[in-house]
Order: sequence, then structure tokens, then C-alpha cells
Amino acid sequence: MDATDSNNSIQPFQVNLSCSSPSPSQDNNNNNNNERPFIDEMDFFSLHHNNINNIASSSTSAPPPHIHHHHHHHVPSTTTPIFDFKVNTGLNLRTTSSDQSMVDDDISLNSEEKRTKNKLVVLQAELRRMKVENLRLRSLVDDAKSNYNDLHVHLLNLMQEKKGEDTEEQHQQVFDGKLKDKKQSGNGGALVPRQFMDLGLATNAADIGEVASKELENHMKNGDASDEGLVVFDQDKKEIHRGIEREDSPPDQVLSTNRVPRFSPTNDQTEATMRKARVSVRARSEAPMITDGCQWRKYGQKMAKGNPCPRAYYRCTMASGCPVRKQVQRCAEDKTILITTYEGNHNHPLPPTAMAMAQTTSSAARMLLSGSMSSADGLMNANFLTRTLLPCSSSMATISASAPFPTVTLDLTQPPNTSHLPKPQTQFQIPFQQGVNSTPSLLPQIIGQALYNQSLFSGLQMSQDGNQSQQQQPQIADTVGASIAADPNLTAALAAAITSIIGGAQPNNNNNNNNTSTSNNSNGNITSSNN
DNA sequence: CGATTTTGACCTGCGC
DNA sequence: GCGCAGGTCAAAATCG
Repeated sequence: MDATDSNNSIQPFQVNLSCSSPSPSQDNNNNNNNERPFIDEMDFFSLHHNNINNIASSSTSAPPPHIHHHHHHHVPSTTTPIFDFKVNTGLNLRTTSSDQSMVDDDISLNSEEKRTKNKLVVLQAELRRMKVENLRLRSLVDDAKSNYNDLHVHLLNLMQEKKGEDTEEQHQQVFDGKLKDKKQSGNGGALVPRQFMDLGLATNAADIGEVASKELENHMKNGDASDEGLVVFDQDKKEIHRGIEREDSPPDQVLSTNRVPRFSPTNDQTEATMRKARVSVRARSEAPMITDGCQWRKYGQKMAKGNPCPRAYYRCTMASGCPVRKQVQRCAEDKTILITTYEGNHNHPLPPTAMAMAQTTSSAARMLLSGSMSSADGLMNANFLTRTLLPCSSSMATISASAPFPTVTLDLTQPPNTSHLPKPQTQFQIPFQQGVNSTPSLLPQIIGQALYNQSLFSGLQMSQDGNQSQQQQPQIADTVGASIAADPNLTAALAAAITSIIGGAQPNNNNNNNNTSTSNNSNGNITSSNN
């Protein structure tokens, strides 16, 4: 997301979503694609930086084999991709040099060598420039996507506020038939094409409309028909009611209690949806609280039923108004296990040490929401989640009907259990950048992306032929699960990411699409629950 | 003295 | 309607 990301920050897995190519294997160019002779096209958004580096380094360190290219003197056509053009230019230069060297003397040879070296330097500089350009363009695309998301959510907000006033035709005009489809489908619309799934955000019009209508009812009861009084997209119904009750409270009091300002529709809705999902982390720790890089302030403690250990409530204090909260409680069965439940999205830049956790939680929550809340059938999506994430830990699969909020549980306490897993490398692997023995830095993102991918798929399933979907679904679930399970160190990296025992994380102002470097040996299991 | 923690009270939703 | 449980508030206490 940030153009200042280092070379190791590009994520092939993520980039896939930004491109038309959905197959991660096509971008698996870190280890297995070193043999690829040249890059077919200059894909600014999926080209792995390592490729650039590899090409650059190979140009400098191992040019002699190019002698075999003597006979390829054809000038690159105008349709030749720019990157290919650049590389071939270098080869041709050397080829020309070699040809000439057959008739020139030693002085000429030295001169040609110097020229070649100069050209190589120029090419390297050009590669660096393109790398920077690549990052810049990626940043632009991400910004555009972000703006699109905001506008889309904003539009949805406006439409919901005017719900009841607008005619069906107006809905159809603005929403291109989305709301009409929803109404026609009756029970939430099992056949509704979920056009909002690609937002990566949960935008459940039904939920929003319900909250909005209740809010409107309350205001009508209070005789307050002013639209300005509506808090349509607050954190949840409870928060909305409280906001109304304290409407005559002093402004500072409202702010001090972390109320969401009234009219910031995009953030409100995002926050509302994000706060409904939770990411729970189970980890063994003697410390009262796991170190996740953020600053927390305890604001309450309660004895929870069925657990002799008290539950502590914290809120993030790294920025005023940050909606992120977490609950910390020891497991009743095993008091060495610390259960930390995160809720919400940070609204401020995070330190590197907090990036892994923030990414994991926000991505998981976002993907969970995009799978469950955007669907008319949350349980179905919970099953999707489970099947997507849990081929590597099927024994941990639980669908909780009692959970008040959709919850993703990252269980870092279980010993490795790979007996039921598909054998590694029999299916596609997530194209980590690291070497074979290094730990993957992208795991948090990948988990989120796995959720996101399956959510996208489930969205597609709604609008596509059922039989086809039935066939594809386990495929995707298996492959994603296998990807997570493919490397025995994956689970270790998850633990590393979660506990933020990381190094080399990339500072960034956005906590949704960044990478961190991890190194750890513990294990992780993933469970998914939904209500 | 400001920041943080403690802790009892309060609010809300839910089940009976 | 009542009680319970989860979650939050805010004054008092504590800490650095």
C-alpha cells in the first residue's frame, strides 16, 4: 500500500487480487521461476521485485553465457514488452560486442568491454527506476481502490438514509439493480450478485438498513425528525442507542467516551462492520498481556461466567479515538493460555512491531466480515471460512453458535499436527519471497487473503451456476489450506506474526496491506466461528 | 501531576 | 417483567 515499501514488501499473493490473473501459481516467481528465460510483459503490479533484482544481478554477475545469443540480432519489435526489450537490448549489445571482437584487436576488445559495462550500469539504473515506478504505480492503484471503496460505502450510506423516500426506480438507477435484486429475492437474496464483495469490506445493506430504520424510528419517537440527528452507521445498535440517550450530554463527554462522530459515513460504516468481527488469539504466555506493539489502556475488568480468571478490557491509546479494543482473559481450562480478542481497526499509523498483529486482525476481521456479513447466509460462509482455513487444522474447526460476533480464532497453542495434511508441494504454494529455509513474512496477509479469496469465491458462487460452484469450492478451500500447510514453518510464522516478535517490519500508515518479516518456531492453528 | 489502574455502578441485550 | 451476563463508565486510587 505504501510506495516506500522495501523490495521485500511486494506480495504476489496480494497482487493477484489486483490483477486479472487469479492464479497464484502464475506469480510464483520467487524460487521456481528463476529459470524463466525472460519476462513476457511488464506487469507493474504483479512483477516480483526479486525478479528485477535477479535480472539486474544476473546482468552484472553472469554475462558470459550470452555468447550463445550471437545469432539473435533481430531488433525488438514495437510490440515487444518494454522489460523484454530492455533485457534483450543488453544481450544484443553483448552479442554485437562479441561479433566485433572476432575481428577487432585487444584494444578494441577492451573498449567494447568498457562500453558494455557502461551499458550494464545504465540498464541497472533503468531497472531501479522501473522498480521505483512499479512501486509508485502500485501505490496509485491502491489509492484508487481505497477511494473507490470509500465512495462506494458512502453511496451505500446515502442510499440507506434515503431508503423509504426513494422510489424503486431511483434505487435501480443508482445501484444498478442491486437493491432491487435484494428485495425481489426476499430472504436476503441467495441469488443476488454480490457486487460489493470486491471491496474487501462488509457492506451488508440489509444490516445497515435495519440499523438505519431503527435509528429513524427512535428519532421519530423523540420527535426529532432532523436528518442531522441520525447516526446511521454506528458501531452497533448498542452504541447507537447510547449515543441517542446521551445526545444532550456535553460534547466533550461524548468524545471522551469514544463515540464516533456523527457524520463520517465511510469511516462509520467501516468501523461498524469491523467492530462486529473479532479476532481472537490464543497463545501461551506467562505475561498478563501479550506484546503486540500497541499501547493499551485498561478500562474495565469483569468476572466472566465459567472462568475464575477475570476478563480485562483494554482500548488502544496510540491515537485519540482509536476504536480498537481488546479483551484479555486466561483460559479456564489451561491458565497458561492467554486469550486476547481484538475488535476494530486502528485509525492511526502503527509501529513496525504492531504491524503483524494489526494486519492479521484487520485482515481476518475484514475477510470474515466480507464473507459473513455480505452474505445472506452467515453460517454458510462460516463453513466456507472453516473449510478454507482449516484443512491444516480441521480438528480445530468450530462453528460457535453462541458467539455474539463473528470471530476468527488464531490458536497458537496447539502442537503441530500435519498427519492429516496433504503432502507439501503437491499443490500450489503461496509464493513467498523468502528462501526455502526462511520464514514467510506474508502470513498474516495471506491468512486474510485466504479469507478474502474464499469470500470472493463465495460471492461469485451466489451469482454463478450452482453446480460449477459446488465443484470449485472444495478446490479453492483445499488449495488455500494446502498453501498454508505446505510449509511446516508457516504455522511458526503465524505465531511469530501474532506475537509481533518480528524484525524488519515495514512501517506504514495503513494496516491492511503491508508485510512484515517474521521469524519464529511456534505453531498456529486457525479456527473460525460465527453466530 | 499526568497517566494508568482499580472497582463499583450503570446500561443493554437476551433468555425465561 | 425479571434476572443474568457482557460491556462500559467514571471516580478514586495508584504509579512513575
